Amino acid sequence: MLGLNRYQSNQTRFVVSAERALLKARLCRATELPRFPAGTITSGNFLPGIAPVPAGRKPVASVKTALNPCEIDPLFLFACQIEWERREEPSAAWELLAAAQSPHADTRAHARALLCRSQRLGGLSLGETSNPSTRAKRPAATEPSMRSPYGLDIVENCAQCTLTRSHFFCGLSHEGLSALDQVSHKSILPAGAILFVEGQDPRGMFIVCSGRVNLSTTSREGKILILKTAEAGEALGLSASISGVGYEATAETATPCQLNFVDRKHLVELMASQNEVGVHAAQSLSREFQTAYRDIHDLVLTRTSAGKLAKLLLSQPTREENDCEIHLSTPMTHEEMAHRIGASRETVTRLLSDLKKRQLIRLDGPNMIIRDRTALRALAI
Amino acid sequence: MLGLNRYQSNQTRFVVSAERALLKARLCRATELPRFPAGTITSGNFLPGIAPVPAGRKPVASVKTALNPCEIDPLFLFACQIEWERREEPSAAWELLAAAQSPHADTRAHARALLCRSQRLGGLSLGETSNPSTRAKRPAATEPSMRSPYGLDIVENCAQCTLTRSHFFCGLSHEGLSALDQVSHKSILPAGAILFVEGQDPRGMFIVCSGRVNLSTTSREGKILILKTAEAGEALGLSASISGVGYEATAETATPCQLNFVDRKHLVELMASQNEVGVHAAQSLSREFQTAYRDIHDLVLTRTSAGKLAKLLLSQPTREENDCEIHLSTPMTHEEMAHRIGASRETVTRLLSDLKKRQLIRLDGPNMIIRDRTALRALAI
DNA sequence: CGGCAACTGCCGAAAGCTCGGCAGTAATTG
DNA sequence: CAATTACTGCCGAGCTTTCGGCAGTTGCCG
Repeated sequence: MLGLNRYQSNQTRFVVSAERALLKARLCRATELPRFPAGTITSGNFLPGIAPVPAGRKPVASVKTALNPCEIDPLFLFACQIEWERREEPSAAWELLAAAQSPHADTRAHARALLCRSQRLGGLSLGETSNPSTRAKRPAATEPSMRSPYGLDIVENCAQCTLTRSHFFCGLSHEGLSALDQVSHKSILPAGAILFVEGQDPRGMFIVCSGRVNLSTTSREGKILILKTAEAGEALGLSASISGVGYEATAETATPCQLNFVDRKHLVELMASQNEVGVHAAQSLSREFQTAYRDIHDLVLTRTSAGKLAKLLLSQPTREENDCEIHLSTPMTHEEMAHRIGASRETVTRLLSDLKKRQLIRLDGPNMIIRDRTALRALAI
Repeated sequence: MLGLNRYQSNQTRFVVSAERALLKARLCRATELPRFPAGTITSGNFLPGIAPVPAGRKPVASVKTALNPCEIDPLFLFACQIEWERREEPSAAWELLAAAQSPHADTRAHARALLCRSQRLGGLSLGETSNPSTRAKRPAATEPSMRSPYGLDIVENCAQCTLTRSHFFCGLSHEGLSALDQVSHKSILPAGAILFVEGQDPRGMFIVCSGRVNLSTTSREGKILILKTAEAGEALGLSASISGVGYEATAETATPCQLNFVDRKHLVELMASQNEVGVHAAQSLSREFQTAYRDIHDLVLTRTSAGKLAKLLLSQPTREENDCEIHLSTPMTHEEMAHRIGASRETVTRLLSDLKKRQLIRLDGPNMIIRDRTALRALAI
């Protein structure tokens, strides 16, 4: 954590050091990076060369293990961004993208912060890069049913999809579904794939057919805030695709996911031709908007982090309830919780141990169990 | 500030005291409150009995000046809410609504917090209550042109409206405009009118034709956060009207405003029949959604309040720029700034005096002038 | 089975913010 | 002109959170 987290207003110093770092990095990187054509579009299959890795495994030889096991010098990343901005050097951008999925938290954060600031991301497609993320190491990151590539039921035709409910974005009539089917591309992605990055020019929207996708945003200092976790039936990047002003957040799959990609152009046409698509888009956006406002309310107006943490725990999906105890279905690390409530890991750890001491929660291995829901709710003010 | 701000989990104590407070309040209130029929709909004219007061004046004899000049016992308000919840006593609700516009900050905050928690607000219409708010005292709270009731150009027909731009919600085709015109009600409101309260069942949406409307939300402790200021052409309560789950914020006019009310039922019909209405609604929602996400980003991820304040100052509408100095067009009190960035007035005061000391800003009477924009931007990280 | 990486738990120091109050000032009102 | 009301400025105490680091534990992988 040397630098980049602390610079206030003297960026000039950094540009100079960045050139040095770039030189250094070029020297120590013997292998040439593989280059990918910019502008490829997400579809079902993956790029050759980077095979999708099942969740829970590490790739045998990742691109960047040639350098260091995990951490990447933030100066090098900064240099990459400059290189990319100035000379449109694709390898620099790919370096950033790879670092954005690094297992090392600081490296990930720095890379994402730099990516957000980058203006040139328009044509790059990010869907296929597939390093397993940190979360993939957790055992519970797979979906219950286990049949096809990642244990997902494959849906080939929206019109025969059994996953839709009426409140889904794709809860359309039969004609609407077949029209949607014609312009959409299904794809299955492993956990840890980045669908789009904050600030990137919108290419289109994704409908989550199954799995979970985290939406996050990053400050320039590298602090991450996980805004929400999209579940099946939700539309990702819908607002950006409609308004066309850059994705509002970074989307990364948290589990293996089946997604349905709709190009922006086709979405606009669809909305113009099929009336119900526009209505459904407005309804989806309304719901997202309301949850966003509730999030603002909770995140900003709750005075202490204890309240935010209690709110987070109470809003978490629960699995079963026997004898008044509530089991949370998805275990989170302390760091992830911290990212969700906008606090530091330290604070979360302390608060959780405090809660444990006060018998409000209990740990059963990696799973958390709420013992006293009312007390927790009282804490959440 | 006795109680209600401090209670953690022992609400029972409060219910008891509230009964006492209610009794006390009933005794000291000699006059009977005027009763209004529930369910009246906002339109151009005001209710008889409560004449709209021009901005900058105080009403001669307000309803609650019989009690105290400004502050109302929070216990009394709490009792009012209970009364309203349990017995649907309309006077109790009106008491809360009046207190929500009280000049006293704590009283206002408490009343609004209670209103948010109230479940029964479905049928009440709030548009016509018209105490001048705190802000109305400021001299600059009027719009430039000065012709009709509050110096606003009156628009009688949407189809001939000269205010629309293409990116407005009402930037529709001629047919769309005339369809909109048939189902909408124009109204002119003074500054300080409450259009709707957070959590209230949505009655419909408002289109801002001219003027400015503040959207705010309140925590249970009474802390206020001003989420945004809607300008001409924006739609208020659109998402709530579409999804039907309760207004996401409280809307209060900051200046005299001309508004266009569209009932929820009509809005839904309009969206179903006129394709472009759905598209425009989706576009409006997209924009609002994006700004909401940017707000989350700024409010949560900016580490210090200084950064948030700098961001706020930079995002403020500016009036003129001569010799590198930027004049802010609308003066804000420190408290209002604090409400916008989710901090306390104390912090804002200290930060502003610090900025003044460092020559980044300058005060010219009530107006603020930015002297060093780049330094401010550096501060905003 | 050993190594490694990630996660958890903890500590002191320091920063930043809020609380509560008080006084001065400007503007409006009667 | 006097009173009132809101706004501003300031102080110290106290609380919460973060920073930076270190050690122990767990689980995965070679």
